Amino acid sequence: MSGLVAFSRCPMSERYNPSEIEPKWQQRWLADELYKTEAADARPKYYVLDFYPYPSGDGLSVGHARNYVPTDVVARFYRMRGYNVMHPMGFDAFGLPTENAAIKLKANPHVLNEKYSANYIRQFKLLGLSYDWSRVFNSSHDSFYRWTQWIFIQIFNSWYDPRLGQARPISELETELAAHGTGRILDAIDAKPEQIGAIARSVPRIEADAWQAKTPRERNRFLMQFRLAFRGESTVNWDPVDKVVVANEEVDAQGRAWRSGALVEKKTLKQWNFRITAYADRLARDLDTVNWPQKIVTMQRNWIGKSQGAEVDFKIDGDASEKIRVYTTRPDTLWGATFMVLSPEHPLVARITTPEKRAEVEAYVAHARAMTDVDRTDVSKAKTGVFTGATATNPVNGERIPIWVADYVLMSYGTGAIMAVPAHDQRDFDFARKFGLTIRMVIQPPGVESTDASVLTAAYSDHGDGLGRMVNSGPLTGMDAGKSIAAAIDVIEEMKAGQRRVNYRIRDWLISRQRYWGTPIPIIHTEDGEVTVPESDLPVRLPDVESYEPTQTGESPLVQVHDWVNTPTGQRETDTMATWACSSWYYMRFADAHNGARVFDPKEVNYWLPVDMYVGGAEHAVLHLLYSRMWTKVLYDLGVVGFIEPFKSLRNQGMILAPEQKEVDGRMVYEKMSKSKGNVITPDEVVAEHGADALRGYEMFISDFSQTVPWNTNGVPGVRRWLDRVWRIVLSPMDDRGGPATMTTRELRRAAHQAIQKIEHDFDAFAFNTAVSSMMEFTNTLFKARDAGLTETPEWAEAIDILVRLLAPIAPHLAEELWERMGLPYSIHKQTWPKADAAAAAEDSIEIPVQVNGKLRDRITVAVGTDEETIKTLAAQSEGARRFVGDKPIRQVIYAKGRLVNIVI
RNA sequence: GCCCAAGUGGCGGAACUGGCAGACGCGCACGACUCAAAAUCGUGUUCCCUUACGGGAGUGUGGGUUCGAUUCCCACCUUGGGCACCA
Repeated sequence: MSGLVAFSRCPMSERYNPSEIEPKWQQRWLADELYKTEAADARPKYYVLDFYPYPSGDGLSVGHARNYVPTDVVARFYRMRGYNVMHPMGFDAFGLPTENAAIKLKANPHVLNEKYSANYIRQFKLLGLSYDWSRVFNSSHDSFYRWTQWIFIQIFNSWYDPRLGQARPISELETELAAHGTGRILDAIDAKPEQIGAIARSVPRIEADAWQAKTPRERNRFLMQFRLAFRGESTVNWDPVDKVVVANEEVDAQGRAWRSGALVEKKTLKQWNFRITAYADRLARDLDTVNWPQKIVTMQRNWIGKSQGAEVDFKIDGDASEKIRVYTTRPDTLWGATFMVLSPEHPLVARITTPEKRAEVEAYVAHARAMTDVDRTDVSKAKTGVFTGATATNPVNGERIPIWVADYVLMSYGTGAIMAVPAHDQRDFDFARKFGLTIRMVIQPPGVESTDASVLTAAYSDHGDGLGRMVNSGPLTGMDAGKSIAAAIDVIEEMKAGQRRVNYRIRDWLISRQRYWGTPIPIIHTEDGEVTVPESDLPVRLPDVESYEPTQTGESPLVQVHDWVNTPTGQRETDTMATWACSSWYYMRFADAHNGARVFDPKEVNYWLPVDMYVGGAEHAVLHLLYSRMWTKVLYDLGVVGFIEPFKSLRNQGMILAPEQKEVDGRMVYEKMSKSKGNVITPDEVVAEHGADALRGYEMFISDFSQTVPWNTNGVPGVRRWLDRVWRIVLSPMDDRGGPATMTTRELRRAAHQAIQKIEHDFDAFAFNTAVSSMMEFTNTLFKARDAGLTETPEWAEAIDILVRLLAPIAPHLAEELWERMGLPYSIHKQTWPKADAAAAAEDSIEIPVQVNGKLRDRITVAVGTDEETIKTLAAQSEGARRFVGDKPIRQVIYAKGRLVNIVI
């Protein structure tokens, strides 16, 4: 009975119930196509994109939402600010995770993929994400991959002209070869050494008649050395767990494969590659034009690894027909080269080794071959090597120097041979010490009197800072080390002993995979060699197969589908493309997602691209993000697109770890969320309990966007409480009154307009956590304003209007519901962002801390615009200051404008 | 080994360009409401001394520059990431 009395006396307002309002609005938005991208108009465009996910059977965790919620907030924020926004989503559906799941579950990957991506879409909708679903696609559907194949064909039919520094149709190369042979192209590379990767290094100098004499098969083979997509034999990384080759970019420093974690093995196989080395220079250079995290830019620069130096030829004593060519970044130290080292794989090793050394050298080479790459390149291991018995002549001083073989020289970098300068290279120094070889100083370090290498306890390298003076170096002697490199190249070129060269660490990008679940490579092996499938026959569809298991021979399961493999003109290529191919252009397809007649309408792609804001994990630093840049540049060169970089701005979100610490190797650590560890928190469970808006709010509030952070299960309820307060202060401000408070309408208005300024600034800076906290502060201010009795004022109405608009990007469902209940027309998400009134936001008075000798002793409040002298006087008179100054003389009074006063005694 | 980032209360974190350290939230404590609980509202919450007023210390460690340092400089420690015989 008492309960009844209480009820009638104090009617409860309807409570905030996200599970009721969220599905309601989600359905309405979807039915109205509220977030459908509009056609180009007078507004500026904004393309905000997430790294498109591969749909896994585990679905999304709250960690994944860390990516998708902020981009959604940005998309909504830009819409309200009057931009024409494209915010799409699709699926990177091909690839090993789905295929491995299919093998394990004995299911069809097509079926799994549809099921998994449907679940992702359900979860995305659950989070209230404002994707334009009319543009969704799946990279494993032939409506998409036929265009991946089309681009492959364009790249296959292109070569890189070092004279223009860009890709051209291969037909134009054929014309040139018929008229001039390879001479002009090779000359161009000599003249522009940074173009070293434009064509294969194996291309010989041939005349036009030699080209004309070639059979079609020979010509095709020859052209493979130029094509930007080419099949070639090379040493590749074989992943024994996934039974597939992987790209260099997919192997970490420990030699482990990116996905499976298996130690890769080296195999020499014929594989499909993209000639990304042709673009090395542009890929490095154009990094200056993007707004990306410095870390990612640095990683790409390091991966490309451009270095400048010279190639120098050394004559082999007693063998006039062969020379050893070395690459060095320090040609100025050539006078200090006291021996040479060949890589064990170097083709000249067998030829130059003297009979008495043959057995020893062969044993060493065999031993080196047997070692794993990881063991071989272990920097902590002592240097090993053997003398070949042969000597070479140092071209600049005519000295005879011994030629050694050692595994610290890699065949895969430079020329596979080095001139060893032990005095100025630590590796050579270690080697010379161990084997008693001559060490000669050619750079005299600053502060060292002697010019004899016996004073050196380690190699001296000036690291390009130019400290030191050249000694024992013929014409270079006496020169500053800083100027010596260019001078040395001049000397070497004049002597015709070598020339300026550029080298890159990056290697060609291996794209073929011996797997079923990928885009078929549109190539047929004919009598005349590899030819592309005619564009009119695209797509080359993936046939159905009985078994998805990789074969024991390391071939794709597709080899067993004879009907598919055999065509009237030849056999189909059975390798498929790695998913990097799909992701290298998907962001362009969104501009014209369902075009069946062409890859996309250039008008659409050039309007929407480049992506204005691209958000995803940092683990793709040199994978997807490098590959995409290359494809963009190829398509630019071929006139397909009109931009040179695909992603204007890039941001990496931090990871979310499991909430509970676990003991691992004796330490307490937060682990990654993973199904196998059983510590995954799903958005589904959080939304069911607290609603999507609270989850979204917490995803933003949890930490700085880029920081890795453990999930806190108390975090979402905290945000939920805030949303509850918003609900009550907007709809029933007179409930739950607090204590008495004072606030003027001017102060309320100031708080509202300061909130606009702050939140706008924070969104632009990706500082979502402080944006949320500013909204919480503004909400707290409204409660205080309510207690001060301002709810009937126009300023109150304005403040509430501003609050709901500010809230719309973060809590779209709650904002929509409040907007409707306020009697305003649908939809809040079609409203404009509130405009801050600078005058309203301005402070009337400021509080200035007063320090004595740097310690806070008091505060004074002065009107804005009070002059410096008055402030200093007021500060000196303040009670706190007087207590500490006493009658001691004031030495100095410092006033930092509007900041603080410091009295020094 | 080299390069980069970070280190702030019990916890996540905030602090524009060298100027009030700890915003906001969580947690905790106390109080109001209630028969009671939940919810809500209010107050407090870096540590130490003090009933209080107030004072002292304090942003990984040690030093430096400065009237003033979480912020700049030097050395070191720890954690995370990247690279690793690239000639």
